[in-house]
Amino acid sequence: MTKKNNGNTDPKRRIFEAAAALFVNKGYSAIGVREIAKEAGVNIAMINYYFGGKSGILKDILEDAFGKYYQAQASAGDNSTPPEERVRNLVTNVVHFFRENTTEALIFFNCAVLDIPELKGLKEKWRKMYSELMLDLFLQMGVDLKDPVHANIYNGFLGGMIKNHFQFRHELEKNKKTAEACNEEDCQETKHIEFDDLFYQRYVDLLVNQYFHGVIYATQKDKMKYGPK
Amino acid sequence: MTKKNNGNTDPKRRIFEAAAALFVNKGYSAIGVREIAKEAGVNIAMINYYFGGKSGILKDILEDAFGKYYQAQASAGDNSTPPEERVRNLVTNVVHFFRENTTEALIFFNCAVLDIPELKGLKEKWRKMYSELMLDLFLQMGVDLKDPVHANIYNGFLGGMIKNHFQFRHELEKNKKTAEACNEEDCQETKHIEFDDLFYQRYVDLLVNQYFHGVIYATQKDKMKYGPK
DNA sequence: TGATATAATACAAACGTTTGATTAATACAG
DNA sequence: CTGTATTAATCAAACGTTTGTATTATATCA
Repeated sequence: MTKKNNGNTDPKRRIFEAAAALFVNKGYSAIGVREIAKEAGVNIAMINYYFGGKSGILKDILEDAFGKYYQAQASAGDNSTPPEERVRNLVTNVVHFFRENTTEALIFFNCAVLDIPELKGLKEKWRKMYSELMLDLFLQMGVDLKDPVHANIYNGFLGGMIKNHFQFRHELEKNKKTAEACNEEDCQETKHIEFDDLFYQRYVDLLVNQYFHGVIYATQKDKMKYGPK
Repeated sequence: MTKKNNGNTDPKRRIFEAAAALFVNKGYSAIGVREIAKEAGVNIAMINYYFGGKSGILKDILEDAFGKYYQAQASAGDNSTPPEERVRNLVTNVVHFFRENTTEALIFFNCAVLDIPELKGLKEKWRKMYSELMLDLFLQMGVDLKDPVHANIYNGFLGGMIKNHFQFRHELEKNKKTAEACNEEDCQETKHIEFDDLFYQRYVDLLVNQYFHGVIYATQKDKMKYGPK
C-alpha cells in the first residue's frame, strides 16, 4: 500500500470524514456523492474506487462505530465484577466512546432505526451481538428481562440517555456556529459551556447515581405493587 | 367544501397516512413522491395539489405532532401544581400522546435532529416554545438549568426516554411482521408482549418513580460533591 | 512496463414538479 | 326545469434536474 501523503491526508480518509460530517447533519439519504466528493476535495469516481459506492462509506462508518461501542460495553467487566463498579465502568467507557467518536456514534444511532436495504444483514448481526451482551448485565443488575415492562424500559436505557446528551450537544454546537451573536437570556447561559473532563466526570457520576437510585428503586417498587411475576 | 366520500376516505388523508408510514421506516429523504402516491392509491400530481409538494406533507405531519406534544406537556399543570403530581401528569400525557400518535411522534423526533432546509423556520419556533415551557417546570423541580451539567442531562430527559421506548416498540413490531416464525429463546419472550393499558399504567409508575428517586437524588448528591454553584 | 491513482465524461434511472386535458359536481341566469 | 359558466378533483404524460454508478483515458510511481 503506497500512500502519497502530499499536501493533505490520504483521499480515502478525507472521503470518510467528509461523508460522516455530512451524514450526521442531513442524514444518509439526503446526501449525494457529488456533495461528498466536493467536500472531500476528490473526484466523484474516487468514492466508487475506494468504497465501492455510496453505501460502502456508510457501512464503514457504522461497522467502525458499532465495533467501538460494543467494545466499550464488553470491557466494562463480567458477572464477577461488582454491579455498581460494572455500571460505572460501562458508563465511563460509553461516554468516552461518544466523546472520541461523536459523529460516527450519532450516525450509528440515527441509522439504526431506519430501514436501509444495504444494511439489513449488518443490523441483524448487531442486534444479536448486543442482546447477548446485555442479557448477562441485566441479570446481574436484578432487572428481569423476562418481564416485558422492565425489558422495554431499560433496554438501551443508558446508551439512549448518553446518545440524547451528545445529540443535544451536537445541535448546540451547530447552532453556535450559525448564530454567533445571541441576545436572549436562554441562549446566554448555555453558550459558554465547556464540555471538558470535569464536565464528564460529573456527568458520569450523575448517570451512575441516577441508574442505581432510580432504575433499581423503581423496578423494586414496581415488583412490590404488581407482584414478582 | 363538498366531499365525495365515495369508497375510501378522502385522498388528502390517504396521502398523509401513507407518507407517514413510509417516512417513519425509511426516513423522509429516502422516500419518493411516486412511492407515496402508489401507497396512497392516488395520482402523483395529487401530492402537489393538496400539499404543495413533498415537503408540505412533512410540514403537516410535524406541525401536527408538535402541537399535540406541546399540549400534552403544557396541560400537565403549572407551578401551583405539586411537583410530583405535575410530573405524573406530564408523563401520563406524553405517554398518551405517543400511544395515539406513534408514527407522527417518531417522525417528529427523528426529523428534529436533521437539517432539512424547508423546516428551518419551524424548528426555530419549536425550540423557543419548548424551552419556555420547560424553564418553568425545571425551576419547580429543583433542577437548576443554570447549571450546564444538569441542563444538558435533563433537557429532554423524560421525552427522550419515552421516545426510546416507542422507537424500540416500533422496531419490535416491524420485525414481528417480517419474521413471524422465530425459534430463538430471546425472541420467544419478547414476542407476546401486550402493550395494553395495564402495561402503560406500570410504565408510567416506573418512569415517575425513576424520575423522583433518580434525577432528584442524583442532582442533590452532585451539588453536595461539587458545590451548589 | 505494469500497477496504482486520479480525472473527465457518459449513462440510465429516479427525483420533485408542472402541464394541459378530462371528469364530475355546483351555481346561477333565463 | 334548462342550459351555461364555474369550480374542484383527477389523470397521463412530460418537464428539467439530480441521482449513483460505469467507462475510458491520463497521469504517477515502482
